[in-house]
Amino acid sequence: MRSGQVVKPPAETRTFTETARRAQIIAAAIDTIADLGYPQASLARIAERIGVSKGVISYHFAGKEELVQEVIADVIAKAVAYVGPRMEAAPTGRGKLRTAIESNIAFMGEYRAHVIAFFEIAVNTRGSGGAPDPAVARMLQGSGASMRELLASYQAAGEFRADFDPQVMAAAIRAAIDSVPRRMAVDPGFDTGRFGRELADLFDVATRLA
Amino acid sequence: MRSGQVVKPPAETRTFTETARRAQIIAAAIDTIADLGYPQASLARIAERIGVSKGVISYHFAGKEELVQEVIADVIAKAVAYVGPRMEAAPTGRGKLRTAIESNIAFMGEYRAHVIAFFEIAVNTRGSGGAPDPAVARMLQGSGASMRELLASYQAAGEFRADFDPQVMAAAIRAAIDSVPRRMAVDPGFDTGRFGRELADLFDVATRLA
Amino acid sequence: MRSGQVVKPPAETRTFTETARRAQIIAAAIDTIADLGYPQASLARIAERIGVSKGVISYHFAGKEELVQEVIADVIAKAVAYVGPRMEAAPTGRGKLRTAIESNIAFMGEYRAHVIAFFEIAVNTRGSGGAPDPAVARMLQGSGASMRELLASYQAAGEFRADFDPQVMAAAIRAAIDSVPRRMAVDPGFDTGRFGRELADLFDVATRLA
Amino acid sequence: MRSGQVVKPPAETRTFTETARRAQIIAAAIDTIADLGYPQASLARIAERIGVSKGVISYHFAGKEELVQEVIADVIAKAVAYVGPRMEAAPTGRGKLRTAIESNIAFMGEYRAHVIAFFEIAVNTRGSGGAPDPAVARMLQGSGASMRELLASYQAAGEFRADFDPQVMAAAIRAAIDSVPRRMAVDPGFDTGRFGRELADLFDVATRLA
DNA sequence: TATGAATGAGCGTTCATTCAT
DNA sequence: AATGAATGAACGCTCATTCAT
Repeated sequence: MRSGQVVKPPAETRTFTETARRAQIIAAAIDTIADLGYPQASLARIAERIGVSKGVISYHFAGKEELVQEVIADVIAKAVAYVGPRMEAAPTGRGKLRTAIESNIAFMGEYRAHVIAFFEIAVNTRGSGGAPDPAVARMLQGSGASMRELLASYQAAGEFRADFDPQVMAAAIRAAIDSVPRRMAVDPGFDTGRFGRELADLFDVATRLA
Repeated sequence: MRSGQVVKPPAETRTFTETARRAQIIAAAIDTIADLGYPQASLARIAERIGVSKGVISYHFAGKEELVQEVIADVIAKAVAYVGPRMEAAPTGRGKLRTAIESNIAFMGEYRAHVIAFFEIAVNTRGSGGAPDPAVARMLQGSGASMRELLASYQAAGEFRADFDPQVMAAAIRAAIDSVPRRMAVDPGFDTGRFGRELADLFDVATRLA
Repeated sequence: MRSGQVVKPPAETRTFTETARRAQIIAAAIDTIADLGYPQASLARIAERIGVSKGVISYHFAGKEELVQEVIADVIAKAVAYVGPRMEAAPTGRGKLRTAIESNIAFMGEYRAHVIAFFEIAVNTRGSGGAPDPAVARMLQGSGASMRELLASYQAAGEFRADFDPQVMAAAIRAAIDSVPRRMAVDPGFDTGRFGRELADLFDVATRLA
Repeated sequence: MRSGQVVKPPAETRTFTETARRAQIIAAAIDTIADLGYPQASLARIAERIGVSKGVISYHFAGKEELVQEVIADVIAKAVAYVGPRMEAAPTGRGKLRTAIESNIAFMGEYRAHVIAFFEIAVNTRGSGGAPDPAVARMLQGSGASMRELLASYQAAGEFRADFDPQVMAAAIRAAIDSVPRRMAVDPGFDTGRFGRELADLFDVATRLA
């Protein structure tokens, strides 16, 4: 039914059942990728986890690529829903920076599988020529950019010391945050709460006025 | 000639031609992995880059795994040769920290393909949910550990401020350094020299005495 | 569907189509092995005989090994179904010996390809210098042992002459029987019926009381 | 030098060195086939056993097939040299039969590797269409035929009982003899001397006058 | 004479995809 | 809406063979 269609069907036309199946498949994909790594996460393996035939996935998604896109979108949506309100609730620049670091890392601790899957995808999917997946790239660049803007605006407002490059500081902060999934994977006892607080302390020192 | 042999032949027995071919294949593997990503870097693709049949690789290497090991060894050897002397030349703790950051990043700028390939391998060769390739893991843990020791020893000596956790600080520094390959891949105009200096400044501020 | 599964699916869950395909593939494997010999019987060649892609075999069987096991099981099942009732119907020791020889050889004449394939597998699937495939070994040892027991028990009962070694006699009988497939392969006009009767006569003379 | 030649060089043109090398390679092929089985006996593995490159084999033999032919010829020559004189020394028909059985089996015990290799080849090499190797076939048929002639002629002379079919009796005897290599392979402690005597006894009973 | 080097075909296997039912 | 079936390309690997040196 789906096959032969050039444009993908608008989301509005989806039945309730279809929506539920898609969500179930996306969840299974996340768990499978997180558990086995992207290269081992074949459609057969994902379907097996739900207990359906792998044709089901082909029926609901145009291809593996669309499924992966939906996984990315799902993880991003959950991250935004988690981090967004916390950021808005923080009043000051220092508070926002601490919140950004701690809530990002807390999210990673709570959504282990989602985050590991996201980075697995980030690292394993390249378009032809080596560029990373566009949605992943947008997300990574976006979170880098908003961190830089946060730093720059409160630096301009005099809440942070003036003599650091917001771009580089943002890069360092994001890199530290994004190293967490790997640490979690390597060390099962990794304490995200403590690491988040220590990291927030560290960058508080690095950015605050003398 | 290589096939069927259980123990790998001592390097001394290698012909001039063989040594050259092995080096050429290793170089081609590095470029292919860096360009297309590890999963797309099949033996066929690597051989194609040199313009030989894929049997040539099987002839000179026991298997894909041996080739990848040689790639890792090559990158590590070049990194040690580059960073080692610079580290030894730095006198003080602050100097060593700055040197570590700047020389690591400078190396990455000069050996783009090597470093991208290394991280591609690091990220793609691992058992289910587990640690990466042993050689890679040793390298990553080693560089993390030596950074921590550098920080801890000069902190104990009173050159750095006492109130940061060397473990977390080391993690942040390594994460910032290790984010460089990805940045280079995304942004062809990325300025490693400037980024290295800025990063060194940043962590100098974060670690120096008040 | 089969791939990735650790345990093999219970036979009850098989579709009609799947059962038919499996049987067809097993039959094609038997014919291919009998015609070309085990080493030349690649999955591609077997698939070609049915006119399907070799992926079909991988779809229905976990691997070449499972297919070969099924071939062995099929041949053994057919042999047991053929020989078993005939043996039970024979009343005396002499009758049983004659029946064993003649029915085994008659089976070989009727199931030429099956038997040739079985011996091809027997001879080709074995570790270095060692025993063949376990299922094959069990079958061969089993038929040797039951022949020896037949001889020994009726020898003890006084139906056979006392002064032969049942072990060696059994070996000679089995060797004579098992030489039939090769003779059939070499000589298309080989008369199994006549050979069976003559052989039964021969060993009747060799075992009967003076 | 050899390449490009259509006809194989006459044996007379061979230098001493070449003859020695050929013999060495043939011996290595025999040992390798006997140890690992025919399918695992690649040219690389055979060459490795002597410690030369596999090109050497290609230089001295037109191809794997010629090497295998020479192996067959070597085994047959040794068998003839071993069995022939013993046969001639036996005076009577009964004596010749016993000698044929015992000397064949004794040969198998003394030339284990040669004989195992021979049967490995016999069983694994089929020309296109499934017929066995011609040289092997000739040998097997030849030994069967001479056994039949032995039986027939002394049967005609009244030394053996008249009422057995020499063809079938010969087949049974040869089958029993030819089962020895497999027994040796399976059972390292197999006693060829005893088996040969028992078998000779058995067929003495089966053939002698009442 | 012998070697090291390279080729190309074939192997069993995995997998995303297609499609009739 | 879902399934079972099948395909075809790609993978890493083995091997007999060829050939310049």
